[in-house]
Formats: sequence, C-alpha cells, structure tokens
Amino acid sequence: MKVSLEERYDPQKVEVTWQKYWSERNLYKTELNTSLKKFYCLEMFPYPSGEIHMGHVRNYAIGDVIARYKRMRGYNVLHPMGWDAFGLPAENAAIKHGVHPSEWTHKNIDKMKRQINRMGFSYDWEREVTTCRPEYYKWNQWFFLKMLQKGLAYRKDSYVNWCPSCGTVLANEQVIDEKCWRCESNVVQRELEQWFLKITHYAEDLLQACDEMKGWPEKVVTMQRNWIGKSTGVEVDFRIEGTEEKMRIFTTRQDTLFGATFVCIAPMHPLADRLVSDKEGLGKVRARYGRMDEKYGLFTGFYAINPMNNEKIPVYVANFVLMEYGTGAIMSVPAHDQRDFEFAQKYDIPVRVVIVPENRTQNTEHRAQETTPPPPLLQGEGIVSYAPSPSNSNPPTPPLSKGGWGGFVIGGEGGITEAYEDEGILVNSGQFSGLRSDIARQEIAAFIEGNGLGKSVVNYKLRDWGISRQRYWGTPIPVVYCDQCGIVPVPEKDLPVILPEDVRFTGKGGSPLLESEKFLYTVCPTCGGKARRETDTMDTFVDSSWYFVRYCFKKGEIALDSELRTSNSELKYWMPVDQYIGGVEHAVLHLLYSRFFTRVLRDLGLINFSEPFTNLLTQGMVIKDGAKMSKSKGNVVDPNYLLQKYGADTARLFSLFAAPPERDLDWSDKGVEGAYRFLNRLWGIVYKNREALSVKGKEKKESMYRLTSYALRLYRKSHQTIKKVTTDIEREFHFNTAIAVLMELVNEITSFEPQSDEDRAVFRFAIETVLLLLSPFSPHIAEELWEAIGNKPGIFEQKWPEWDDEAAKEEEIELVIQVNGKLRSKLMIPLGLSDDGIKERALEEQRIKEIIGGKTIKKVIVVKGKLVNIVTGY
RNA sequence: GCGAGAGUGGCGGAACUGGCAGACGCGCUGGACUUAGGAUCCAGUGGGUAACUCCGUAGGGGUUCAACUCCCCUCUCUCGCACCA
Repeated sequence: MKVSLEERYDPQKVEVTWQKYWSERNLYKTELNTSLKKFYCLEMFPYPSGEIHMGHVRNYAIGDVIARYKRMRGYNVLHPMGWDAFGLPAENAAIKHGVHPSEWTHKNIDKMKRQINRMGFSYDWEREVTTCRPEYYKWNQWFFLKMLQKGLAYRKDSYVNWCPSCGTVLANEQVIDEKCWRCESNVVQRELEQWFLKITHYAEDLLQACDEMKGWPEKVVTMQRNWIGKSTGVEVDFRIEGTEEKMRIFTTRQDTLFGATFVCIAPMHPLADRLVSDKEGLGKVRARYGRMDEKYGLFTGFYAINPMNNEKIPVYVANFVLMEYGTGAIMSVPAHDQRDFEFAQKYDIPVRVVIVPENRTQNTEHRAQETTPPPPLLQGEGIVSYAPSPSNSNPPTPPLSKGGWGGFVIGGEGGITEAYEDEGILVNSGQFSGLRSDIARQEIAAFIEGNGLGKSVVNYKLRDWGISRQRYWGTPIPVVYCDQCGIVPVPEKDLPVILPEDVRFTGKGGSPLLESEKFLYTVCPTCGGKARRETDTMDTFVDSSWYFVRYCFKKGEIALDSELRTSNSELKYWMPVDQYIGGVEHAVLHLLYSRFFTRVLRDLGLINFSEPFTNLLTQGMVIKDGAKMSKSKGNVVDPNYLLQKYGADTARLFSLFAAPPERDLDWSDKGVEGAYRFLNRLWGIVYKNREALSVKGKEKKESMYRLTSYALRLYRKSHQTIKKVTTDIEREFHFNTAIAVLMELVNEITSFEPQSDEDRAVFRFAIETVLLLLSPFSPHIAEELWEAIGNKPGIFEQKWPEWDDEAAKEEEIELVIQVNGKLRSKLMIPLGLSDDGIKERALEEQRIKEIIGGKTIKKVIVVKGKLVNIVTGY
C-alpha cells in the first residue's frame, strides 16, 4: 500500500508527477521489433499556431486511446507527432510584428509541445517531424526532382486561382466556394506560369483503388471519387461551314446527338477570337464567364455541320461552357439538357425531342389522368409527339419547322417546360431510332469511331496540382533558370536548396526571395554560367503528403533515399499507417495528395504498396452553442483553462464520453463537471478502502464458487465490463459507451461493502479492472491509483484484461412476457430453461392468465433468453 | 439541383444480426449531512392518468406475433459537390 495516497484528488499534482516519470524513462520510445505485430497509429499533425484548441484535444485523445489500447493488447505501436511548420501565418506575423517566421514558428512549436505533453499523450518524440527544417524539406526537393525526371513535374502557363489576400496561387482543391480555403478572400483568375505535379497521371489508379478502401468512411471515398470525376463519352468533330475550321466537342450523351440544335464554345476558346467579329460582344460573354445567375451567349454568325445528320446548326459563344473541362466546346441538346434548354429559351432556338421515356406506354396511372389519349410514340419518321406533363391540358404542339435548317422541331415555348435528362427510347434519330438510350450510346460511339467522326474518350474533373506559391515561408523549388540551358534542375547532391534566413519582410511587392541577391543569383549546374534561382516555393500540402513516411525513421538528418532502398528498412515494417485520425476537411486535399505521393514512391520502386492509410477515422467537429467553435463567435473553450481547472484526465474523458468519435461533439461545461465527478468518486472509493484493498490475489476462477451471491454479482459485473469495453473499442472505437459501462461498474463498486477476505479479493479485482480499462482514457489517475493499491508503476505496460465468458454469464435472466406484442409481465427464470419450460412458466403466471382469460391461444413465440410473446385470438 | 449522413426525454447520447425504447452522463425534483452549499451522499425523473392502463423514436402508410431498427411516400436539418456537357 502506498502510504502517500492523498484524501483529495488533485489532478495537477498527480498528472505532472506521472508525466515526469514517464518522460524520464522514455516509455513511449518505439523500436523496430519484427517479432511483434506492429501498429502504426497516426493523427494529423498540427500547424504550429501556438495554441492547441479543442479540435486537437479531441483528435489526439482519440488517437492516444487507440495507441495505448493497442500497446496493452501486445502490439508494437508507432505513435508519432510533428509539426506542419511551413505556412502563411508565420510570414504574416513577420510582416506585422517584425519577428522572423522561423523564430515565430519554433517558439510556437515549443509552446504547443508543452501543451500537448501536458495532456499526457503517449508520443515518441524521437521521431518528431518539423517540416520547415532543411533536413526535412530537402526531401520535398528530392521528391520534386524525381518527379521532374519522370515527367510528373512540369512547368506550364495557365490561368490559375489567385488569392489577392495571400498574394499567391491556389490549387483547385484549395478553392472553396470561389474563396480561399485559408483566408476566405474571393479568388480571382490570373494568368501565370507555374509548376504542376501530374496527379492526373494517377487519376484512374486513384479512382479504382477507391473500391478497395474498406477502412475509410464511405463519405470520404465518395468525395474522392467525385473529385476525380470520371466520365466516359465521345469527342466529335463538327465542321464549321464556310471555313477550314472545325470544332471538337465532348459529350457523354452521344445518344442525343440527333437532338443537337446548336453548338457552343467557351468564351476563352481559341476559335472564339477567330470566328467572332463583334469583339465587344465577346468581351461581354467573357465578363459573365463562370456566373451561375444567367445564361449568356453570342451568336458567332457561323454554322456547324452535325456529322450525324449533316444538319446545319448555329455556333454560339456561351458563358456557361468551361474551357478547362473536356474540349471547351459542346453540342447543345435543349430537349435533354437543362442548361441548353434555358439557353435555347432565352435565344429562341428550336428544341427537338430525341428521347422519350421508356415506360410511357405502360404507365397506366399516368394514362388514367390524361384527358386526351396519349399520342403514339412514333408518327412516322422523325415526328415528335411528346407531352411532358400529364396534367397538361394543351395538346402537344404540332411539329413545326423553324429557322430553315431542316428536321422536325418544337418551338422553345411549345410543348416542354424543362429538359428530359433521363434514359429512354430514341426517336428522330435516323437509324438509331427505337433503341434504348444506354444501348444507343454504345452504338453511336462505335459508329462515330468507325466512320472517323471522332473517338471515345474518358474525361476527369481532376486537374494537375499547381504547387508554386509566390511566398517565402516554404520549400524552395530546386531549379535554376540559365540563359544558355534554360530550366535546369538542381542536382541531387546539391540539395537542400536552403531557404535564406536574412531576408526582409515588407508585405509589399512579391516574395522576399526576389530581393535576396545571395539566393537569387547562382551558377548553372550544367554550363557554369550565370543563372537565376526559382523564387517560388512549394505548396505546404507537399510537406504533409509524405510526412507519415518520415516518422518511420529517427528524427534529424538522414539519407532518406538510401534508407528507403534498404530491404529491411523501418519503413517496410511500419507502413502503411494502420489507423489514421483527423478532420474530414482534408477529405480531398491532404488525403488525396498523400495517396498520390505514395504511388509515386511505389513507381520509383521504393515501396510495394499503394495506399498510405489502411483505416481512416474522421472525427466530428467540436460544437458549442450550436456552432463550430470560433473566435468570431466567441464560443471557444480554452484547453489550458480545462487543464488548470480539471486536469488532462477529465478533459480527455469528457471529449471521449460526450459523443462517438465520428460525430460532432456538443461541448458542455456541465458535462465536464460530470466527468470530473466520476474520477473524484473513483479516487474516493480507493481512498476509503485503502485497507481492504491490501488483500491481494484469490480472485481465481475456482474460488468464484465459494463466493457469496453478493460478491459474485460484482465479480460477474467486472467480467461483463471487460467484455463490453473491449468490444466497444473494437467496434469502431465507440468510447462513449465503453466509458458508460465503466461508470456502471464504478457505481456497483460504490455500493459494495466487503465483509470477508473473499469479498475483499473480489473488490480488489473490480478496482483493478476499472483502472486497467480506464487507463487508455485517463492514464494519470489510473497510474496513480494502480500504484496506490500496491502495484508497480507502468499500468499501460500491463496486459489488457481478458474476460471469462463463464464468469460473465448471468445465472438468471429476466424473461419478458408479452401478450399480442405488448409487455404484460416479467419473470426471473434460470438460464438454461428449455423453450417448452419457458412457455409453461409464462402461461402459469397469474397476471397472464387473467389477461388471456377465455381467449384462444393461437401461437406462442419464444425468443431464447429474452422474451415470450403469446398471440391470442379474440 | 445532385450526392452522403442524420432526425429518439428538458439536454448530450444508448439500444450489437427486428425482441423490455430512453443505458451512461447532464439537468431537474425531493431528502440527508451542514452555519452555509453552486460540495458530498441517498431516492426519484419520457408524457397523460387517482388508478387499470393508454400514448410515445420527424410525419404518413406498409411488412411482421413483434419495428427506433426492414420497405414506400412526405417533411426538416447538417455536410460535401455544384453550369463537369
């Protein structure tokens, strides 16, 4: 018995003591040990803003429970932490307060590290990663050079998303609702030459592997699929009458080709300048590019020839056609595309129906409501007769010819009020009429290819990743520009290209690197002549795309490339990450980039897997007063305050108890009090019973039969608790219910007063069980009390307790008796009773007899161990 | 608009393959101890009713001996994508 156990629970004292003890003994240090099963548990590393917030606390508490639990289950656990240390806030601080980004960042890291350690998380700091250090970003540069060699990095002049506030470009993924993901300023388009990584090379691979990502939330996988955005269709060439020009359009609905009544090109399409003489008009379309509120276009004065039917149809420039998707040109089928329909209505362009719903003739309900009999599907070749709305009292507008370029069409205002975009049967489509649209898509695609009119293609929404940032605090892109040799990569042996520290931050003009002559001017590695360094730095998402790889090795300077080539490298032991935990906001940013980088490593022959994260848990947000915590809303809870008032164990316990990890957590100050009370109560029980708890052993299975039923109940409850806590953790980390059953056990312990030595043994067993099961959640108090009842320190080095099904089994169960599905009575019955026995006992029950009275019993259903339902007649 | 998820007491949330709705915690009510309690402990707590009992898982229908759970329709909320041809 430890004499020093105090009467009052003082979390500050307990926690600091044990944190010191653990860190002095370096207990979280991880080493490769191939005889043990490994478990790589990773939480998304933070940006070192200087303060941890409740989101971090929750994220890392979840990870720490998993890490500690897996350790107790005998796994060799890698649980590292680091710093996503490059980024704009550091640079803004430099401009505003004159402190160097490096100094600012390192101070923040020190501060946050203290806070994180005060939470008692079990990190192996010997693998700490800090991305702004040359020994780390050197390998960003190495990755870049490898990609350059493989043609996966290239330089391109293009329109880019420009954030005027951050003064830099953004990748597509980093633009949210046309605003910057970080500062929420409106993003504008600007033409700029910059470096791209060819993530599109892996579009198909990334997409197909989505089907295998069983350990990821379906939601995230779906978001990735949608982001990659695969669509299959055809590209078709349309001649432009009276010119040598032709335009190539992309469509996924080649089954509607016969319904095209015009074609459109994007305002930035090269043809626009050549075809349109009204430059002012063209300017107006361009000004409305990307605006959702109106369809706006301009007739070019030219006509294109539909190669399927040789029809002559007008060519428009339209603001809703995107240059960056497909070919930047489309065919427009107003009858079957809502956007085209709206455009056609506005510019009075004819509409031609070429698909009718398949079930139209069979839909009797539909027909019954119609005042006029449904028109036949086809009235001879090419005649349209489709009334879209069953309640439409107007007969279908008769076919009429408009504009003089042949074919039967309906006026825009006529029969239909919206486009019919679903599948159906083709009409007015020449030799393809009568086919189902899905079949027609295949046949028309084949026809187009066979006749040299175009080709089948696959399109992706995914764009290449623009990584150039016109900012200082990031990884320098390792290339130089030589007057003689052009773009020259910095040789690997010269890496890292160090980010110079002696630069000035004015906040005006471009990157400070442009003014750093020492950095800027260099010699060409190829010809030795004068050369200028690239001044753009890399997007910080590059840093986080492979940091999980770096954790596999000790911190500091290493030769990553040769480490990776070593056949028995630590990487091969630890990777992939078994459990990754973080916010869902990175569903398509960081997580997609990381999958991309892992594939690059694979194709460099350095690893033999494709997916970095086997299991992903996206934790919900921390909410207070119905909104996400934010400074502007004034609803933030400061973790430091919690630490001071309640301690880490309480803060952790409540974050895990209030909701399952994947759901949003509603913060409640009162709820925190509840968690604190629980720990106090546990402390109080151990303190009060410090004498009785000195009785050790004897809680063996054989002795169980000598227990009084009083003690047996607690013994049984202990085993049930082990079982429930274990299965709840295993079943998608439902810590909230695990903690709830721990509370139940503590409630039972509270009302237990040991009388005999056997009682005391059971009592001790129950307490030890609580402490072991609680230790991943609230490790300090568990450790303190563990030692206080006479054990050696190191509770998380103990084995996770195992339950005994025999001991957990109830002797009696409460049988629920229903009559016609309604609860009428309850009865205690012995466990092993047969179905017939149960039936008999239920029917003997006095209350049941009364209810049944003279009614006939039609059926009796017995659910083993649960209930009896007696079904009666009337 | 499309896609995903969710709607359960006063609140956060339980209920594993259909089988006692509301575990656990908060709050509330009453009591004990106390100079005092916003400390602690004990008891109670979905709603209606004096009671038998009845009504209750967003709303409406259905399947079933039995539905929070399965099926159909409607509504609401959250998140993601959003002129992607």
